[in-house]
Amino acid sequence: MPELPEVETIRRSLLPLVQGAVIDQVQVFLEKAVKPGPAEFEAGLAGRQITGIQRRGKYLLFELDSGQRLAIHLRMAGRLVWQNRATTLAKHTTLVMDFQDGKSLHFVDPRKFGTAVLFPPAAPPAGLTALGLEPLTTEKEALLAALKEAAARRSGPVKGLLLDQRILAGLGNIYADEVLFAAGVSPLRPAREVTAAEWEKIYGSIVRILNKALAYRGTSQRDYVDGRGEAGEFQHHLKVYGRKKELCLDCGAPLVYARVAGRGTHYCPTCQS
DNA sequence: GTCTCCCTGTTC
DNA sequence: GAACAGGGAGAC
Repeated sequence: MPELPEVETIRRSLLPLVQGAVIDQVQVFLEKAVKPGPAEFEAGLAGRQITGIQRRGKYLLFELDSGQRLAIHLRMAGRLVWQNRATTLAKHTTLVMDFQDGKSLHFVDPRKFGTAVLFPPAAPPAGLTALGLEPLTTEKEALLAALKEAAARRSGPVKGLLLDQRILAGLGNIYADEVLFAAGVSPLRPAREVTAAEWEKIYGSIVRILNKALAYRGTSQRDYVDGRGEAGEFQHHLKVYGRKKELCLDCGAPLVYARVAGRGTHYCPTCQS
């Protein structure tokens, strides 16, 4: 599941490959994955040069010389595969961009949840404009203030707040669990009951864990690989996520697995309160 | 603000 | 052969 560290690693790996490349032709194999419709989508990309790639939350933003942008969201299982132009397609290929230099970028997405939206600068898609703050580039005080303000008007568990992209952009299920463990805060705790001192710890854990995950080039728990097909290594450093039925690495107590904020959630009932 | 659903490969 | 995995759009 690509979250901020994975999407950023993909961005960094793809940027030197696609920057300056000119799109020759585009083929859409899953209509619902693209906006606008396939004809307009293909026409808007053909002949265009990719001038850069930005990231916002879990979105990759490909910048085109036409001024338009292509927002790609990989959702759970989407992969972007850079390869030589091919006549045969991998199973579940939803979109292919062929470049003039004989290379191709394939969007392979078994769950078919991923999306690619071509849009003019003046009309970004709703999901993008609604995004909250970037955890790694927002000043500490501004980020803490946004978290506390959101918490004050939320009755649900703190985990739900950390997953809410409208407040903080980029955390998903893996890193929300890891952050809360590192901060010693239970995912079940009502957001509005989290203390100022705990928000400090949560903030510190967000920054530290995301930076560490970036250094290890993401978590390859299931499908994730970067734009070159290389796996990350942060899965070896997870303390609670995916460790259902195992023991806490800090205190030895059995970890708990429960459904919180609609997501499978791992935590230590002893270390987190 | 919270719940449901979209999907299919993997796990139980 | 059923349950599970989950980000975000849309429904309540």
